[in-house]
Amino acid sequence: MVSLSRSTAYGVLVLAALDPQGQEYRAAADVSAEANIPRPYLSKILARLQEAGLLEGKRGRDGGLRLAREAHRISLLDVVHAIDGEDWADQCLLGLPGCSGSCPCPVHAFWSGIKPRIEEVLQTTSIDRVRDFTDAGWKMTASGD
Amino acid sequence: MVSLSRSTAYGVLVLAALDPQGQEYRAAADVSAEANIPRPYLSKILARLQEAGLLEGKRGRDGGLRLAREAHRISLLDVVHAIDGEDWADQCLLGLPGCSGSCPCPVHAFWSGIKPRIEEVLQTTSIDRVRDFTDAGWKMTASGD
DNA sequence: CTCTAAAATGACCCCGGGGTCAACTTTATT
DNA sequence: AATAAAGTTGACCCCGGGGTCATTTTAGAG
Repeated sequence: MVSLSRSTAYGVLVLAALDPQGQEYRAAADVSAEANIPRPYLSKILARLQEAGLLEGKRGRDGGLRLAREAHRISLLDVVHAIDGEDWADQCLLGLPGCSGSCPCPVHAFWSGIKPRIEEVLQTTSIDRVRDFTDAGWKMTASGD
Repeated sequence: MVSLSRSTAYGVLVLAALDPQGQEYRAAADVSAEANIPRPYLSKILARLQEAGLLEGKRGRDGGLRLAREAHRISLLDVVHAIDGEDWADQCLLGLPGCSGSCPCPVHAFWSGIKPRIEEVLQTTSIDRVRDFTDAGWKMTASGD
């Protein structure tokens, strides 16, 4: 299957559910409910987002989650890097070990052209774009297709 | 990680290792050695390739494997379908359940544009293109990058 | 008919991603 | 200090993809 990990998708939804200004805290339980993410699993994702400096968690009473910077300054690529890792697209499409720039497989050249375009879209699409989207009534459900 | 499955990559290598005319049989053990594919695992891949009508296996003495049709008439997309399945790219890049054409996520439009291009490249790249490539001295190794 | 070289088959193991649980730590309030 | 509300942490389970093994089936040759 050609797609990013589910965790990354969750990460995007989580960030999109927070105050785009990065000011107010919002309860994790709240986010969990809204984005339809299993609550305990959410924490794992939060950990990675915090490691990557995209998110701040405040413990204790009146604590919660908030963006580390404004939503329009966080890109989807930031999230991909934080969760799927920096090497999310190191391999070419066929993923043949031994395939590289110096020794390209038949689809390598094509992939070398496509990959930067995908990366660019992820780079230039920010979290608040997703926010607009979820605000428009979209809901993450199991049977969407 | 954004890539096709390893099995699909193996499938491509296997087909590329056979007689492009689809005439002569070649021993599976032979293919296994050349393509650096664990021999027992090879059989699983063979099964799917045969189901999909891309490959013929002949048992017994002097048996072996051969293409069901000429190499230039087998595309990478055929292999992807045979092994990863028809739905290898049903989901959009983020893979959000609930994201669809009628209710697109923010990267959906972009992905709808890219996906056909990927499919087209896979469709128009045939097995013998890969053959040329492996013949040129490329070898599947664990530490290629 | 039997021996043997080949592919095919089914059961099994391993590991990482996704998901769950129960404890723990922090901190504002009283 | 005690408490309650919050996030955090580590251990655990489940499942599918990748990979291995032993066995079975097939077909040519003597």
